[in-house]
Amino acid sequence: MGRWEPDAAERLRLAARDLFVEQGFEETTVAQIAERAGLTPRTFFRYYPDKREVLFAGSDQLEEAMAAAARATAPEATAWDAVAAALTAGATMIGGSRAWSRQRQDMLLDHADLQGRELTKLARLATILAGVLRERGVADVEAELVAEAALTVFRLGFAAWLEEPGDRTLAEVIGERLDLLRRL
Amino acid sequence: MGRWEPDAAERLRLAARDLFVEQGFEETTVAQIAERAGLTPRTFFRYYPDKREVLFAGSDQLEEAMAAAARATAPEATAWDAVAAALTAGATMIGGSRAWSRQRQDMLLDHADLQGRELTKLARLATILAGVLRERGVADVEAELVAEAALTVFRLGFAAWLEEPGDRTLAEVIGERLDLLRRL
DNA sequence: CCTCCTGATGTCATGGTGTGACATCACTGT
DNA sequence: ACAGTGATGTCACACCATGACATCAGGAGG
Repeated sequence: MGRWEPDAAERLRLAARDLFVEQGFEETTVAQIAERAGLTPRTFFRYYPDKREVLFAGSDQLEEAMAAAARATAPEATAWDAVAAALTAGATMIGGSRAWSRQRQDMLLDHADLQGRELTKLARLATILAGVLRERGVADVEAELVAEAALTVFRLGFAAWLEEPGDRTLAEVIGERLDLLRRL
Repeated sequence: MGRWEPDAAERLRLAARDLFVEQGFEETTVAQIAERAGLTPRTFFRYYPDKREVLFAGSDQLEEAMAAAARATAPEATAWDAVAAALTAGATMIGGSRAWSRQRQDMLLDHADLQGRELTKLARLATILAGVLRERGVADVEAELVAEAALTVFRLGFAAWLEEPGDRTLAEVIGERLDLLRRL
């Protein structure tokens, strides 16, 4: 079993990412992405439902990791503790490559479509976390509120972390904000 | 001065709304909207930057009303009180036609694009409210958190209100949730 | 009354997105 | 060798969105 050959989805993802960075999102066409990946446009749409989605590959793993972390907390932990664990897991998972995250964020910021898609993904994540909380016996409305509030903290903390010059870790920035919210 | 003639933007908006309800969002083409309004597709795009945007006409007024309400609170009121006032103002403004709101919400729910756009508008609103809070001397991070949390309450309360069979007012449902969050 | 200007709309042309239907080709098991 | 299966290509198409330019109605001012 030799070195790993990137499959089509991965080749497309990398080609797209590179082109987006080189030329911008709007300026890059699906045809270009496909060509760089050695494929046809038609094939691109077999792997990604649309051009934007290629920027959100891997969001499933993030969801699963965060949900798992929440589920893994002690049964007697509070709702806040459970979501805090999820946030930490998520922060660790994406807190690695700040450079790419910044480029990606810039793209999102000037394309309402992309920003909207990101927010939709986060809303989905909030729904999942709320489900985990309900499994643990938290009342419906409270579960929703806590999960959504946590994801808001995640989002704001992430944005702030991207702006920061220092080298604090993403988990730190988010943890700080979560504490602040709970004390408000 | 006779009866008011709806201008082009309004005719397009109504035509679009009707067609969306009749046939669904995807199934409705810009050409159909324009035709029903007695105009050309090209003209549609002179009034709305894209097909989705027609569902968000009037969001500016909502922003202004809510920001004004927050600004109008007593200077010694807390950040929570200020956003609560904004939420009430917003709830009053859109709490009228539940029927149309439900149809609109259904459309949003099965089109990620539309839902994303809605979330983007709300994020924008949160930013505006955070600005108002900062004007009142609230610290940056706290202003962001409170504003975003409030908008989350608004969104969740709105969704819950749409589901409810009873006849509680939107402002009540939202107020209840805001209290709950503050007590968490 | 005519003319000029301006704003709103129409016409035409075009590039890009996304999808259905069908063909092709490589690989796999038997 | 062969049939089946999955991945990819080819072709055709509808729709979205936008630039460039034409047209037309109505008001301002001579």
